Amino acid sequence: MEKYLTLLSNTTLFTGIAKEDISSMLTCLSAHMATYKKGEFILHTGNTIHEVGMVLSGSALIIKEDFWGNRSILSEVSSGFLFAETYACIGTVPLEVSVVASSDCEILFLDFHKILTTCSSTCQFHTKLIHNLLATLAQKNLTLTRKLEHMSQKTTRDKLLSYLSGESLKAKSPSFSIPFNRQQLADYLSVDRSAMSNELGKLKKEGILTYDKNTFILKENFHE
Amino acid sequence: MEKYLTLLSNTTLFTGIAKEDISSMLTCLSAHMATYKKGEFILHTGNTIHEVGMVLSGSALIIKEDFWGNRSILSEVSSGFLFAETYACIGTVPLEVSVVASSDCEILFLDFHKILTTCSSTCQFHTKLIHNLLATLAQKNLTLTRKLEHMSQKTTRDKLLSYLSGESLKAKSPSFSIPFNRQQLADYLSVDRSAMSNELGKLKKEGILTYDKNTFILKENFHE
DNA sequence: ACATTTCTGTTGTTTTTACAACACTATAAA
DNA sequence: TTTATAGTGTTGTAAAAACAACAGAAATGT
Repeated sequence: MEKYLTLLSNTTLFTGIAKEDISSMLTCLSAHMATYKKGEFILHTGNTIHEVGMVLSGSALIIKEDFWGNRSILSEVSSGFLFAETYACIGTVPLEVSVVASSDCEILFLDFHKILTTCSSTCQFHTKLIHNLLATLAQKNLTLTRKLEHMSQKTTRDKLLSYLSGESLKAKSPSFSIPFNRQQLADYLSVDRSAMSNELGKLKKEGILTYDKNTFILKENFHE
Repeated sequence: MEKYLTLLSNTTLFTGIAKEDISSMLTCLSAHMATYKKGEFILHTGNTIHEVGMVLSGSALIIKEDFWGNRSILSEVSSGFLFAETYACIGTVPLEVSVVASSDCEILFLDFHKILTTCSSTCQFHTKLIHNLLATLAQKNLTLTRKLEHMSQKTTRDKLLSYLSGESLKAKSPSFSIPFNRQQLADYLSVDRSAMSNELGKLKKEGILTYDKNTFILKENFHE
């Protein structure tokens, strides 16, 4: 496990904790590692879990099967990132997804209860760990809320305006750059790329905004 | 504050903690109360906060203004429920929403750092409190993820199937009841009610499912 | 029992979207 | 420079959704 200390110290979960401290914490958390071959199941839908998983090497897919057995990939987890932390924190809800190795990989499991129960009263690193876990959940929460807000809009136009308005407020400026190209933005908003491009063209023509590549400028004087 | 101990003991945050223990914890958390008149701002967009808010009496609205100043109500918080916990947990991201009293109300503020830092090493209730906070965030996370999954579908039909499939898996049965009437379901999925009703009719005609009021039965033998 | 209101399904029309096909960059690679 | 290649905008068409308006069923209150 030693060889992963550098990786661990760069993860969101262990951020702010020195390598030597991480090392001793791992025993205290009864952390254990497991290896999986490509295609192997790491966690199964329906299971109730009490451990948080972290990818150390390789990567894993979060997949879901609906009532009729249609499989879909929800996301990919790469090294340093957590998975199943939501279910581990709740503790009573069975997994609604499965986790599968998308390449040979090594996974670190951390007991959720041991994360919560500080080992010694003065263990400041433990408090930091809990803080990091809370921050991770909260951050994910915020990301989901933002996306949901855009997706709740009915038309492509309104989804675009909701997203761009949010980016503008985040940047505290009517001018800002976005981290997506057109296809990625369309995927993010779950709309058709060409229809979205078309809508962007209309918005520009109507003077509501201008853009060049990934830089957008919203116009203040627009009234509905 | 004493008169709210019963209310507090029934909240998600303090669940599993006895009233007498809550009472002593409140001081330890330097909890403080504030009252607001209807329409008064409790939290302002742009502020960075380090306290979690809980409505004790009355209710509050979470509102948001977009780039052009269009206001929208995101949700209503009633007594016993938390607000702004996401921002308090992250600690560095300025509020993207405002919180306004929708009636005269009393609000309890709890310092996030004091929640994290256990007062005495053996304070088991404190651990429980942290656990409850984590569970609250995780639960919200799960709710958001589920909704986002349905909303990511492009057509009303697929949104419906995604939602109903999810409910069926949750109930572990092809037959289940939903907690929404038609209008509420349409609002939840951000689609038009009549169009949704129409789509439900088609799905029934095609033998993919049947329903009666709020009870649905999905048919196993359906292939795409 | 009756009246009233809420809920639900149905239909036709208009608007919006997805889809497909293509042209025009810009950029990188050969 | 030429040749790919990925990214973007444009257009027409078919499909789907929103909208509006209404009718019947169910629930509620009097």
